Amino acid sequence: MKVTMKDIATEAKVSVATVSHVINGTKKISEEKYNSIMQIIEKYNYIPNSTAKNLRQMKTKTAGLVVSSFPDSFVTEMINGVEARARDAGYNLFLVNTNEDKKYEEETINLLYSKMVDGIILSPTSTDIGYLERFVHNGFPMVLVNRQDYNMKSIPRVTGDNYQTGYDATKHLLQHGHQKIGFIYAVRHVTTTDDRIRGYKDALKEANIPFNESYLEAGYATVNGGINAIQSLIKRESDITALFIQNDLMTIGSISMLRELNIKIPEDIAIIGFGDFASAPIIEPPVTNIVLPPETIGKTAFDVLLNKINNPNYEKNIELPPTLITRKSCGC
Amino acid sequence: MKVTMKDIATEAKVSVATVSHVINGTKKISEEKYNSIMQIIEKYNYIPNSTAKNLRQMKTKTAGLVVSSFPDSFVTEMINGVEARARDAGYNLFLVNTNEDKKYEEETINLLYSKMVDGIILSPTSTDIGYLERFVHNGFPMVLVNRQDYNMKSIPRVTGDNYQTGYDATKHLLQHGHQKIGFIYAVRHVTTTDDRIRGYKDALKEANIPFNESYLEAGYATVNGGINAIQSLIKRESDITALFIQNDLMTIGSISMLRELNIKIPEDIAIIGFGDFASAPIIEPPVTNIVLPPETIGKTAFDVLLNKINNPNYEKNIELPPTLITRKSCGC
DNA sequence: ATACATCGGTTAAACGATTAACCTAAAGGA
DNA sequence: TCCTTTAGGTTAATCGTTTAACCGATGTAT
Repeated sequence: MKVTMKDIATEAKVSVATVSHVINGTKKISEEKYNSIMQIIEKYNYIPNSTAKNLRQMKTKTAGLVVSSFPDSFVTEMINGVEARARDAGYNLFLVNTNEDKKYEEETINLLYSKMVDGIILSPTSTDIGYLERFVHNGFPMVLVNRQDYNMKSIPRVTGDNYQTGYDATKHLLQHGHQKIGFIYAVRHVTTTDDRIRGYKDALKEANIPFNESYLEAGYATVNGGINAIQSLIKRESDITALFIQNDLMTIGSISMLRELNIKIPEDIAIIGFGDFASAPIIEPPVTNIVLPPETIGKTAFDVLLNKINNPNYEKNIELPPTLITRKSCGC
Repeated sequence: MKVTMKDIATEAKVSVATVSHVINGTKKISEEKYNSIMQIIEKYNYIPNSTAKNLRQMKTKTAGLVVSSFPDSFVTEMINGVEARARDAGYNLFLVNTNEDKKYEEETINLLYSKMVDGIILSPTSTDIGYLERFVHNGFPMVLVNRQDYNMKSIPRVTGDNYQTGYDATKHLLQHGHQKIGFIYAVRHVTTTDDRIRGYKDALKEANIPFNESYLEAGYATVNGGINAIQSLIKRESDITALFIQNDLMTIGSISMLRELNIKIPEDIAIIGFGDFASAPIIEPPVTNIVLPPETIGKTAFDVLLNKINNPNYEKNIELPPTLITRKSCGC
């Protein structure tokens, strides 16, 4: 049914080796045979089977991108960055969303490995990724993106500087007189959150303000997650005067709930969100965000992976600095 | 270096066939050998090479998802839907963004085909996809998603009802007295746009209002694209009283530009956008959108593909109806 | 005249699994 | 006792390529 190289060879009355050489330009072939083979290839629309090629050559020009959540705009743009670079490099990308499911993440890595991807870019679900050790040990190219794990020093990482992100946002609010600053996040025990919390704490400490665990609030990374987080946080800590929210959808949900509660932004509560989502400038009030460059992170991650693939000894960690985009919602 | 089935077999003093049977449960193996083999597998963290398996079995449990643009929220959610179903079915997904590049689209299809994906979900860049004929002819499972091509009857499609979308949105504006309705879109000659324009035209005709080509405006599917579109449209047709905008980012850009021009929404210009993006309810005024369900479209597309993979004769086209989510921006 | 490249191919062994067909020994049935 | 199953494995072909090694003929330098 499906036409193979052998079919082409038979019809052209040459060996499959010759056909292969014609296709790959690996050996000089007489013009006569070259033309005849090419013509037959055209005639049948023959497309070589890469799986066979990959098996033989032990590489696939394929990479895996494993993210832990999805319709968050930061992750989307990051994916876009990885995809863009992959395309330029002639790589195909397996995209998998683990949905913060650690077990599924491990299965996925195994599966992608078994599919012989040349490497994997992973945004891990937890900091408990010791299971990657054996892949590292095998020389399997991986890079951590966005999130990382401080124990796995052996895997290159490309992230934003989340500590600085937490520090800068908090400092900015402190400078404008806020002392009771709520912190709304989606997932704990990932470095994106934990590092920002460290930055938050250090900024507080510098200002001699005691850290209050009760000002932290968790929620799902969705609009409703933001709504619920506000409800429970405000009920518990009604004297909060500022919020630092770690995700665009939660920020949107929070704003909507604050309005419903008749709490004015920024007069009653100032807000700093995370990530420069498209609608931020046109929301009333326009939303101040601290941002890390997701597309650059994605692109860089792929570049690093490519380097790691081509040179197993490549070692480089990249941490990109945050930028504060000041608008009205933080009251300055 | 890398441990293969042969290594396991050698160490267990059995044939590779036995190891394979143990792994796949394809034959009864004595408990003694079973345990010994399993133990060796564990010891070496042996992961079977799927590429070899795929080659032998001529299937990969892998599908391609080829979209034409990206950080648009509609596409993102659609991808999410496909990904979710793929995961449930134990499939991996190649994600490729063609960036509206038709030639690259064709190359991509070829490449994915050569990588032996079991099928492809495609959101084509144009309606000129005759090149797919040979794949169809080969019995290669494909489904068109979101966009389609009326000439390729042989490929199942899962889309929104874009004609109805254009019709309903226009009708709604007409019913509220608007006669000069601008139409901002990103790409022409794709059915999403063309069908909506047909619906727009038909609604106008029904109301005995002549169609004015000059009310249509193209732009890039970005915030800036929306900004530019408004500038050029308003300069050209200053008497427009309503807008129907085909994309979330362009809607956001448009709103921002209209504000800058001091044009009030909805008093001076009413707006209906497309797609229920997260921030729509909290923008001032909250944005009325006509929506098609992107995640459902994505999920359904994968379901159809799976059916097509398992039964080559499967034929089904699915068209999902739009819903109008009325908020303040259209003035009702 | 001798040795040596070069040209244009071919042969056959990989790559790492799966799986139909075969084999042997022991058990079961009549 | 003899024939047939069955249980538990093995052999070897196969999937569709790539590629090192080989080969014969022709040209070229010494």
